[in-house]
Amino acid sequence: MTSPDQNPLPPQYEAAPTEASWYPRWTEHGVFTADRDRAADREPFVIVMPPPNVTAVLHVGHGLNNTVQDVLIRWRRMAGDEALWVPGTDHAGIATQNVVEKQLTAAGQTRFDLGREAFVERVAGFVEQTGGEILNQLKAIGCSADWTRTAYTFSPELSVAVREAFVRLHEDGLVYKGHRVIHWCPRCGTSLSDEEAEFTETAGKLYHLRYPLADDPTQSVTVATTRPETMLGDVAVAVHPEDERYAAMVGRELQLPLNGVRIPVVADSYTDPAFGSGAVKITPAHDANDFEVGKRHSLAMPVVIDAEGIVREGDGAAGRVPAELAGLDRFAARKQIVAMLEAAGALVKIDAHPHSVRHCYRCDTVVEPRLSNQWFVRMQPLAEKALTALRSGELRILPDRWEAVYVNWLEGIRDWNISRQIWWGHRVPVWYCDHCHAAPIVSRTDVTACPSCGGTVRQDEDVLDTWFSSWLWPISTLGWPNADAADLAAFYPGDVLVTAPEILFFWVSRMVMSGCWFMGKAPFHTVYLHGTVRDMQHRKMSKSLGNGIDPLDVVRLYGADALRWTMVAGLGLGVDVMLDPTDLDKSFAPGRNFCTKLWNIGRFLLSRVGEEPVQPVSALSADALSAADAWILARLDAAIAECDAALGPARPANGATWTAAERSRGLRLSEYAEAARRFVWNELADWYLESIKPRLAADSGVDREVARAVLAHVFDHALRLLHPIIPFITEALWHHLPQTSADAFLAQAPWPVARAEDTLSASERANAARFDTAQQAVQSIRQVRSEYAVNPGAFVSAVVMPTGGDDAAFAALSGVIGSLARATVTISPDAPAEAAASVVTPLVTVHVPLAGMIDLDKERQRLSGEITQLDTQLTALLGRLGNEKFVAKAPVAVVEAERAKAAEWQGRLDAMRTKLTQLGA
RNA sequence: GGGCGAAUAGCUCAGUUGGUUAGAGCGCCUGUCUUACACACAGGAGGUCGGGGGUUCGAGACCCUCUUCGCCCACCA
Repeated sequence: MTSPDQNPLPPQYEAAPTEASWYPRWTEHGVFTADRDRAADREPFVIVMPPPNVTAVLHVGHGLNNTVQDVLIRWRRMAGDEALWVPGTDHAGIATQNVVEKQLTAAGQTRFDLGREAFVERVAGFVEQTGGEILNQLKAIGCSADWTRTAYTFSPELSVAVREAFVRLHEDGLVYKGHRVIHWCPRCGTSLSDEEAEFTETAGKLYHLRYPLADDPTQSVTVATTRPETMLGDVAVAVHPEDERYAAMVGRELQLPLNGVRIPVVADSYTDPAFGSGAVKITPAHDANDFEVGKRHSLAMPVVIDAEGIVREGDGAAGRVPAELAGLDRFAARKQIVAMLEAAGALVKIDAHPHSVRHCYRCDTVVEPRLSNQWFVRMQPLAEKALTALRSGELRILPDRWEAVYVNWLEGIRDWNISRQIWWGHRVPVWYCDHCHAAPIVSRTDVTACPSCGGTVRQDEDVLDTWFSSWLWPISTLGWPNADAADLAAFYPGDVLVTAPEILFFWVSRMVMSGCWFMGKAPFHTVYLHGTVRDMQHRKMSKSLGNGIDPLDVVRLYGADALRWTMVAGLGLGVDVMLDPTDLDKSFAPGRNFCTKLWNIGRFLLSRVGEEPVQPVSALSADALSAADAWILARLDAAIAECDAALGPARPANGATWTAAERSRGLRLSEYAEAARRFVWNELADWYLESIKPRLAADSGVDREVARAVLAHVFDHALRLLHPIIPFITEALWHHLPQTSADAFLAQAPWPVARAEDTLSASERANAARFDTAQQAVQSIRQVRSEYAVNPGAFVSAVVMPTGGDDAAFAALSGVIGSLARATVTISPDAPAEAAASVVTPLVTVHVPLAGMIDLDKERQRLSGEITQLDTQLTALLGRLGNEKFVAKAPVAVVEAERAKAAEWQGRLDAMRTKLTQLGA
């Protein structure tokens, strides 16, 4: 036996050196590298990492997202799948450009000072230098991605995919260029998609303006607007065709205040007669709805606000902007215009008007709707396929309530504005010839001369929305569009996509569309949407609020495993994770405590097991097992089954589509963690280890060898169960087990398989059950000790009566019960005569005679209290059993269970009443 | 304005087709430094499952309604 001083493991778990030594060993041995040849005869299991922005710094949201993926990928790797986790980064067009532009601003420059080419080079250089650091940070939290396949949305390979997608969609008739009112960010100087222009509730104002009739200034129409500055671009006032109030006005002309432009009153059912005055000013160039109205009535579309958000005369707006307003910022102009309108008597009133205003998702600037020429993808045909994938069961979303949201969005899908007026990104692969008027050339390869006239060409200035490369991620990272891409053949379609609900539309739905459109299959069968990390006030953690947690701080303080455990254990399906950024000690206590506990379990257990070889458990005869041995082996089976049930199924059983029964199962990570934790802590440590200490203390003997074998087996399997969540500490401990070979990795060790219930002998099962009885005996004695404040050091004597009579085999447990409960135990079928405290449980009745120590009154009171309680419950139970309808209608199994329960309660009640009599009540 | 979801212990949450005395973690109370672990061990308190109504032999679970939160979508100027 190894004495504690010879223990090879330090008394405190040191995360930092453990993590620093194991991660490189995994990667050096290619543990995370997927092999497409192996994928031929195993199931591949593929996750593509949501690529973080290339300039991003790891925050706790990334930590959560990637920990979840790592848990799944490590689980499947151990379960025998060919696991592939594709990592990478996103070039993040607007976001990255903004970062570099900020640097330029600090140096008093703009991107225009540099020019396009130099600017793009500068951004590329910036990315080269600082980009991708986040991937190294992911290594620090243990992520087992296949770094040999690291991808980047702006790499040459992925650029090929982007062009292919654009050109093919164009060939399919799904890409077009159109003059539309789009969301425009004046700060970023670019258009935005609907999804990129986010609503913020704003306490706005509704300005009511009076527009007089051109030929009769005594009459007027009042219109309401939230953006009075747009009145300079008004081309009409619309009223509802059936609105009698305005019937006489339709067709007449109004004169715009300030610029005197004459505009017609038109009838259009877009107008809601119940809102405001029932008359709407129409500004086609600066409002998407007005644009539609304008088209219907063939109205002009003057642009009065430019790309920087400055009021000035743009296309078709000559004579519309008074000199004193030209050049003003749109918000300054608003103030000025309101003042001028008031002076002119055209301002009727201003109402408070809370409403939603769109903001740029990158810089939060108020979005300006603006007429411009943009590229769009016609989404309806793509959306159809994405809907079919979900409805056919090819795809599922967990939690399933998000499926309705997904369907709702796809059914109401609108065309996707994919062009951006920035410089950092995939340039639109379209060329124009200035010489002849040939149609624009859409090409997979760069075009240098016009194919029609041979003249010079110029490429479209716009770049593509960054999501236009991300939406190809599951196929482009595997080699699409290369026809002979081996990875694509071996690993597509993938399995699970793990992300937050925020980007269900931005990214997830579009990936499904691109996968279905280009590959004919959805890129994954499961979308797992996890919650958001929030602080104690339920606010989302963010840099600007200053309530974030740096995962690397947590790693430094408590280790990556503690971080991972805390997040996973708190991660109910789709539930937000609450952490307190001001108290990391408390927030990460679950992970830190569990890791420490596990370390100590390992330290103790391994020192007792020693380095001598152990027998495999399968070689032990069932007769050699003690009750505790049989029990812990049974508990291990149960724990494995619970972990499997919480995690799985890994894929649809039929390989193609989810059945209704499977559809919402699995990926309950917190349940998995809890099942594993309970086994290790509450069963292995609290009961098994405690109960076999005496056996291990013996110098030799068969019994000690059996205990060593069981210990080594059970701990080995426990570490396997835990490894996906806490990879470092488990790997480190595993290598101290005598049966572990030096060149193996826990990360690649087979996932445990529970023994089938029917392979166990009846005697082994009875043996295991006996330990349950012993546990209840121990707890009962402890309860009495505590109740009567017995001196902690003192031994009490106890008479244990197992339900079901004296069990000769049970007598062997008296020593175990005694040592766990600090008692001298007698196993007897008969109650002792003398007065004693007693506890009656379903499996056992325990009497603890505490001569002179028992407060008889207190014990009588306690017993009669328990009797009253149980009697009430028994009465209710008997009432139910006496109910004819219950007996007739309830399932037989339920009725029988209730009868058995009633009998048991009756027995316990009798025992307690006998006891009470003995106490002289 | 539509749609969806939630309300269970002080806090964060489980509770799988209705069926034992509703659970876990953290927190709280009482003991204990019992040589693996005080980041621990042992014992304990705490819930009429948001209110009301209904279906059922039986409801935390199903239906209706009210209240309070949260999320998503939307062209109310």
